Amino acid sequence: MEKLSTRDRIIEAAYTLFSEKGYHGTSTREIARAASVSEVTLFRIFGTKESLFEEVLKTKSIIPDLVAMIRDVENHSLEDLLFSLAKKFYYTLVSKKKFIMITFSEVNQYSEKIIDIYQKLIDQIDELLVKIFSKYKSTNKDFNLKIIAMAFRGMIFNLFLTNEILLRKNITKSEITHILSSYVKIILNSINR
Amino acid sequence: MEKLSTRDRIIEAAYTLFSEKGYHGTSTREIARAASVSEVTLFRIFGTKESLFEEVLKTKSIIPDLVAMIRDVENHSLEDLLFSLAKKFYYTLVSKKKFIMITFSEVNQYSEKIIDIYQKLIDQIDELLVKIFSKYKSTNKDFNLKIIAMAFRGMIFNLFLTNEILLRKNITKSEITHILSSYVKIILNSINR
DNA sequence: AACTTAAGTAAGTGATTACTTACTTACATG
DNA sequence: CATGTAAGTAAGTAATCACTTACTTAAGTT
Repeated sequence: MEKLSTRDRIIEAAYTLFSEKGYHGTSTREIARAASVSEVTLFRIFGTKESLFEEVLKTKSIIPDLVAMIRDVENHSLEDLLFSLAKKFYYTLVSKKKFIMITFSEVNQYSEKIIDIYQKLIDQIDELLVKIFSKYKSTNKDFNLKIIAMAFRGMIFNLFLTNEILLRKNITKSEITHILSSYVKIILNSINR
Repeated sequence: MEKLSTRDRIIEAAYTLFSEKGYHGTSTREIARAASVSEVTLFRIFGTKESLFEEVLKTKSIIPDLVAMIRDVENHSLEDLLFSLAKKFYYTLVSKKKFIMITFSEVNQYSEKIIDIYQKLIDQIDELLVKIFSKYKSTNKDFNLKIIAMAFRGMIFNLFLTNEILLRKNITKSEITHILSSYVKIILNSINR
């Protein structure tokens, strides 16, 4: 158990509360109490509630994790590679669940700039998948690999969304593994046939 | 252009504002102004902000639409059937975009009862798909039809989420058609092989 | 003409919000 | 020992919030 700095304790408390009750649903007094600091300290460090919010988003963003995931792809058979990617993607989402909840509840207020960042990240994931697919595919003509990539990404993200966020199901790790490996097989069937 | 009742005008205004700025981010004064009524009228009709919110959810819920979608399935070839289901699902989501945005921004505060309603709806969709699949499938052993149903539902929902909510892309109807028909082919490949 | 209904206006309630000011305490470092 | 730093306390600001009261207006309906 590390001792967190005052600043970090406030960020952690704000992160959790914003993800649970949204930006407008959380008061600064509440954040301060959850962090065991006085509200004055919160304002001394962050100035305004909004800049605290920005610091939370900056500190807790999922984007570096996903960029790392793309970078760290290993060289296996196609099936192993897709399966390990699927797991990494799923568990990255799980570990960043609170961030994703904040993203969803604040999604309408995002600027062009933030939307563009997400756009590029999604494009990168799809491009990586297409690159992997095209290295291994047998003869296929009538299938657009980019659409298969979108489908793969979509299945996994939606599995996360349904189980972890909407229904809050306690699904076992082996069930997840089974579903993800089935998803990989669905994709493989579409690439090689 | 229909003339809406005062009550309906308030519900429409609240629906839009809640979907754009969330429950806590929207004030009753704002709703009244958007509906061109006095705030007093709003409270006379709905009593509290929360019961107005409940009326909005009741009136605008996506659930009856999805139940109708399940009921109205037609008898075509497997490919046609899945394709028309995919389109109906996608465009139902699009027409209920605001409702889905409210759902997402308020998802943490849902009760067991509401979660159960969604759980049952999702189960019904998957069961319908499994029933359709199993009527048409050729010999297959190593594939769990329920997982294929989840995959299909996930691809389509995620397409909607990415294009319509996260990135707000203006994607053409023919592009959607193309992607959805590709998704159907991915699924068909997994059922018959 | 009398009455009902659906709306409005004006004013104000107490609670809560983000944020500030002024002063204090405790501790670590030179 | 003196000083700087990071925190706290107490009190209060102006604005906004959901919601209320009291009274009025306009348009049917009986």
